[in-house]
Amino acid sequence: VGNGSVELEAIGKPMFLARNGRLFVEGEVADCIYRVTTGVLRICKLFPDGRRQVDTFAMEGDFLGIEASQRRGFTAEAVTPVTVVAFPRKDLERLIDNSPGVARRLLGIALAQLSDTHDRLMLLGRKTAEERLSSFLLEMLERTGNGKAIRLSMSRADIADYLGLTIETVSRTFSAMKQDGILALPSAQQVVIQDRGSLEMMSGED
Amino acid sequence: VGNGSVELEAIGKPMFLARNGRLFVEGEVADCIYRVTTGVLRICKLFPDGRRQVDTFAMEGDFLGIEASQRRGFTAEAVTPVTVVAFPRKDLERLIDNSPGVARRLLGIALAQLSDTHDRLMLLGRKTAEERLSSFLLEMLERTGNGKAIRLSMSRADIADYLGLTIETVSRTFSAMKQDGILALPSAQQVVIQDRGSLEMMSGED
DNA sequence: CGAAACCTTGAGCATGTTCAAAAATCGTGG
DNA sequence: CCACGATTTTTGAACATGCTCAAGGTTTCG
Repeated sequence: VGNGSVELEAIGKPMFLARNGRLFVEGEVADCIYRVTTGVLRICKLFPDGRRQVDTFAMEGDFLGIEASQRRGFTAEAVTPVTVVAFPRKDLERLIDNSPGVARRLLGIALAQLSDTHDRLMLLGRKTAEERLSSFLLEMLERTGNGKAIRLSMSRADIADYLGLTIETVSRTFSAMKQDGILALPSAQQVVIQDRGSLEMMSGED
Repeated sequence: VGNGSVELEAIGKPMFLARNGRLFVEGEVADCIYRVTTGVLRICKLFPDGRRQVDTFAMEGDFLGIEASQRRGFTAEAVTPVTVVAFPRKDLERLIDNSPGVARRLLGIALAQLSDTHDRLMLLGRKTAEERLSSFLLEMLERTGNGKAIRLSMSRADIADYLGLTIETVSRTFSAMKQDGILALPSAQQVVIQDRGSLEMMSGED
């Protein structure tokens, strides 16, 4: 077909992972890349003193574990029960050299991840707590929402470490938005967006 | 040769840029990628309200302008007078399909940038001002230093926007490090590292 | 039903920001 | 070469945003 889909799928191996299970850990040899079939993972880095940064949440259809070096630069943990397809690096390298479609596709995936990560630099470097949470909710709305409601599969701690905030600030910002009628919180995991316009204004995007 | 070097160089066109000149601007059509021959550029994003995030400094040998989309996601400005080699996207795409070496190399470049950017997420999301400046100085020492001294070609404002701080905090942190005998500042642009060990301790890297 | 984990709220605090001004540096022209 | 203005950097003082510490409430799950 040219885009390498058929060749790629042929080398994939399905895998399961329980909640909080680890797909890979920082420092390990990176022998696979993965695509998420179902569930959500957090990709994160840890400080020796316990500080944590969640780089991204990998969700249905997302690729993860593509690395520059031979070793893992971060850890991947299951936020929910997870199913992934694993593509062994060895097979992949062979495909890259034989099928320009696969190389292009991988490059495209890497560049899309690079673009997303750059947006997050702006968020972490220059946005306020309110802007960060607004951006996060809009991102989740886009990725998983039905337009109005979001089911957050990750904890407040995960969100805090994703946004460079504390659990308390995340919680307080949620409460403030609820107070202002921007959203409703039927439960801690369920968010109903009531005023998307305000959320977009508050997200600080141009 | 297989790594695509010869093919790649053949399509490159040299270009010059004066101090503060713009190589490309956010929103423009992305028709080229570039490699820096001499000088330093800042790759940054701007908010409508003037807030700025410097994503990276591109220096000798670095590639920049590789984008997922057809449009520029950021702006590239010359911090010093700059010489680059421009590789037209059209020619590049052709090379990718014909030479697996070029595809591999581009993928490698993109993945290296992704890895660097992920380290910066940790810096912006979780590090203190002192840790940020220490990390920055160590990075500069590695990229341009002779082991002890660094010549900073960028302003305090550029450094602040790179580290997600204000000019004042950057300046104050420099002063504190000078006070503590970690470094000397013969001029604002010249930094002499006097205690690399402490700097590494303070950078918060594991 | 009870324990554990998670989430929310409150009060005081700290880091880094803002606003302001002084000091140093740089470029330019007399 | 020095004087001048412009720009950049440094320093100071007050302030604010988000953090820490602490307690109470809620959900989850065995």
